[in-house]
Amino acid sequence: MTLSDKNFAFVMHCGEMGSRWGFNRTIGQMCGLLIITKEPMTANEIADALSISRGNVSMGIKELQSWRLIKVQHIPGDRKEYYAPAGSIWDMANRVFEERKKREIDPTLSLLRDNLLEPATNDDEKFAQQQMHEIHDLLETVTKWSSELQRLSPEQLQSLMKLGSGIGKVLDFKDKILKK
Amino acid sequence: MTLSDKNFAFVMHCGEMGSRWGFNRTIGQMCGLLIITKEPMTANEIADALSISRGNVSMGIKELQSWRLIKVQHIPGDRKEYYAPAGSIWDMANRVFEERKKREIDPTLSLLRDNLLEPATNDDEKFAQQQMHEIHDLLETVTKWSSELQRLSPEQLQSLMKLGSGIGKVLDFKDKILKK
DNA sequence: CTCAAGTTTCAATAAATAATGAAATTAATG
DNA sequence: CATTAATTTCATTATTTATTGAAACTTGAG
Repeated sequence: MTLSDKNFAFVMHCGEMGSRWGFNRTIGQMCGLLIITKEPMTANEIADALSISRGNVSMGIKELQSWRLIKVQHIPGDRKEYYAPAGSIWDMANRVFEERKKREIDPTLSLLRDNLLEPATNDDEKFAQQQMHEIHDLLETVTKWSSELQRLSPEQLQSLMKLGSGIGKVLDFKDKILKK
Repeated sequence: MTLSDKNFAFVMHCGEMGSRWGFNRTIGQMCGLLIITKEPMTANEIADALSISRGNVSMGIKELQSWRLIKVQHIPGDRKEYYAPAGSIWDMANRVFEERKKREIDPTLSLLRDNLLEPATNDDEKFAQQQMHEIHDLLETVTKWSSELQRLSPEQLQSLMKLGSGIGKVLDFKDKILKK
């Protein structure tokens, strides 16, 4: 199976973006490829489509699975494993977001908490702790919010997403109500 | 000037996280160092504190400036350039967020728009376009939201941040009002 | 204009990361 | 249980990315 020019361009772009999104070029390509391909693909098909080694595909699959972005499927009477995206685009975006939070925010939060437990022993440390405190609070707010978004029902999310510029108005509205 | 153990640990951690946050180890360290240091620092002081070459610092500064994370200051009668964070923690987080959006989302959005303008010429392309359409819509929503957040007043932001788990309730409330 | 302090650049080098492919492993089939 | 299709592993190699430091450049002061 060969990709059309347009689809190939998309897959290559996913590769370029791959490293920015948290994985590497090849894995970005694999992810893009599986997303735009209707039928599940075997590891060999992936290797062919992207002109990369079979071993590389195997490693990429492992990585994509650790991000919970792809799933394995079997076809009766066929020994091969078939790979497909593990959910909707929205699901996948959520996974990436979650995973990145885990890798980019959580470790820092943990370090900051430890650091802030011990009292500062001089002025330099005192100032540093003030700054760390701000970072800590910010990251904690982000964390709280992201878990909050996970908790919303799909309808609520829909509603929130469509809100757009309305968010300001809703906030003002809420404030008014609360003041009474 | 030497860093205390705790401050050193923080700076090193910023280094480890650096690559995840979009820049490299050294630049992460520089950023962390400038954040926890009360006084602006010269390039040489930075090089000393981190045990890296003067040239490396120069390149790091350029990069941090391109992210609009640091600013230059001058001390009268002193020829050297002094560097300091370009704003509050919140400002810096915003800059990183904005810059990452520019690097991670905007290029993809642009590619998808181009691709979706041309009609699909076969079934594979048709399916691919459906998927790309979903990605496009998702990214556009994210974009709209982030620019929306930028537009909110600091008080509204404060209010929104504190809302946390209340967001669901406010949404339900808003829906009820609108239905009437 | 000249000097010197300070900064930037960039070719060379070092370090980190990714990809290959052959060998080892696993697992379905008869 | 032997065969073989399929997958995984991992030492080696290739590629990419980061760092150094000397030379070039810039700029303020005399």
